[in-house]
Amino acid sequence: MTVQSHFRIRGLNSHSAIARSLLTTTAIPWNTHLRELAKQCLFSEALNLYRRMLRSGQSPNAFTFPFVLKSCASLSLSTAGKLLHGHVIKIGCEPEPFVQTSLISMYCKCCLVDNARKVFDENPQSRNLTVCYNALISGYTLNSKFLDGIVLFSKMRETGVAVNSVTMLGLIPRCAEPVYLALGMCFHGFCVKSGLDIDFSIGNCLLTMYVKCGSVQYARSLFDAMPEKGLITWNAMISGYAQNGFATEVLDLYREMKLCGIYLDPVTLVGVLSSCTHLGAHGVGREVEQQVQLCGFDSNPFLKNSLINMYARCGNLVKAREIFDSVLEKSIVSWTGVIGGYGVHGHGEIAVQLFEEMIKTGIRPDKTAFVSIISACSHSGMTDKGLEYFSAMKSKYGLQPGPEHYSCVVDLLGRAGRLKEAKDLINSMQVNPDGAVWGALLNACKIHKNVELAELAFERIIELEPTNIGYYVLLSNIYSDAENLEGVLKVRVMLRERQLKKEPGCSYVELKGKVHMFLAGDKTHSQTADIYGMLDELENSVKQLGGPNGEDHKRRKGEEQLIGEGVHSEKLAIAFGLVNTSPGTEIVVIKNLRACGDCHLFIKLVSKIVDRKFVVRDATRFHHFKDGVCSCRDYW
DNA sequence: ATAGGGTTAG
Repeated sequence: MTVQSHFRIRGLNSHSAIARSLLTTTAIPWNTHLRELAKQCLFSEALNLYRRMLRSGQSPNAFTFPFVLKSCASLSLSTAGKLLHGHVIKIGCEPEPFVQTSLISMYCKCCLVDNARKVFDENPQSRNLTVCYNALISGYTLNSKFLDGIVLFSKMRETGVAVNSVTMLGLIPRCAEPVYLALGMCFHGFCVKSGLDIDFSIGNCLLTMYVKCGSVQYARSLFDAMPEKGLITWNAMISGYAQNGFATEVLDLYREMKLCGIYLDPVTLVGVLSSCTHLGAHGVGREVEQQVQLCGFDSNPFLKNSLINMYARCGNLVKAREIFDSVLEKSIVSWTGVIGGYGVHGHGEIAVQLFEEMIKTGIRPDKTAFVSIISACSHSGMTDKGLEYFSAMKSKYGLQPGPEHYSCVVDLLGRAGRLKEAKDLINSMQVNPDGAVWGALLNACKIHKNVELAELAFERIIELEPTNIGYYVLLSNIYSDAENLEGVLKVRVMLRERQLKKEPGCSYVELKGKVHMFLAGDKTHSQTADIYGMLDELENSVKQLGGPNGEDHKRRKGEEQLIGEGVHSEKLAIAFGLVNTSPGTEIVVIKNLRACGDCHLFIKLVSKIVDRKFVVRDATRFHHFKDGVCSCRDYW
């Protein structure tokens, strides 16, 4: 076959630069090797090979450049990229559309969008090519120039250049935050109208966009409507649920996925583990660990960190530590996982020790690491140590504290009774405090029974989070403790005026790998009769005991005065646990809201008369109950 | 032999 006929078959112009450059057919073996390296993502090797090629006197041709430019792009080597652009011009293959597209893409990935634009503008024949538009659009959107990307998209449509699915794939992922949801939905509409929505990747992309915008229900309906679901589709839905806190849905979907016979990959299991962490589903977590080994993903660093985190949050610190120790290259995430685990379960000293060790190994703590260490100090009453870290964070590590740090420090000071300092700290904040910051103060006011400051904190809170029912309940409890009935009524009126309803309390217990959920007053569980029977029995025995200070566990607290409701969900969960476990075991209950005072006392008393350990995780902390004692020292 | 995109932890 002659060179000419070859080009006719490929549909290329035989007078083009390719035709000329292809006459140097000796470049072919080099190019083939380069392609292999680029395919395996061995980019620096590819660039080395290119250097060797030049040194050996072989001049590159048009087919050489896409591979080397891609390597530069992947490594973000802008200087080398510009140099290559020079070579392209010298060889004279700049007019070739695919060389141009590679150039545009390279410049975009090196954050030189203006250079990319210049290549685009200076070559009139390529300006009508979909691929060039696509490269530039995704370049704009990746460089936070979303608006320019949209403008280019409109221009594409005006000038009649064909839009394909890759165009949309450059635009849709950038709509993955709530402010752009409306725009994303327009793109979705466009895809449907132009028939692009049947594209597999577009579906995945839209799905991800919806979950990142928090529209989980919408994402689910899209998921259900997708005729063909691939691994990425399942993963996107699973991690979408996980990121939005829909933990039980994750486990259901994971089961369904396995039933459908879909192969799992590490991404799937990371999502599932994240939900186990949220749910405290220790047993399911262990199952996932077996799955990890079964699939041979043992060495995946993401998964190792997820496992550390899951075990640490579920209270299995031994196992968390074991995996942590087995990680050879411990990242900041691995460290933060164990530190947070020890902290949240009340072993502040160990958390501090580990934190210091981490710094010694040369890892610089980041913002999240400081959140875990400061809150670890707060859980263990190490007030001054916590303050020390807070100040080191700013002065020694130059990290600007965010509201999440301030809420930890306010909690730290507040629990120690240093309410005035806590309040002054909030007033001195550089960033705007969020609800959690004032909430920590409100919580401290409850512990130290300070109604006046509580009212002030509450005023700020409802400006920031007017619909967060938890704070109304907290204030009502403070009034109730102070026997201020007028205050309790005031809160009740506020709730009615704002038409707020209390978020239903719910608790989970995990048993034999299945998660059982109870709502307040729930009678839907298949063992309802046994559960309520057990509860009656417990209440009777507990009544005879009285509290440690002669308290009656049935005193009415503000929460129940505020909203009359059925049996609290954590009581149901505890009773369920007792029905289904044998003596000596540990029952772990997870509650979505804060544990109520009544239940806390009740569980404390129950732990005195039955041979079980109880762990209750509520919205703010862990409570470990055994033999009539709870690990939390400041509550009730 | 050639370019453009979607899922991962604290």
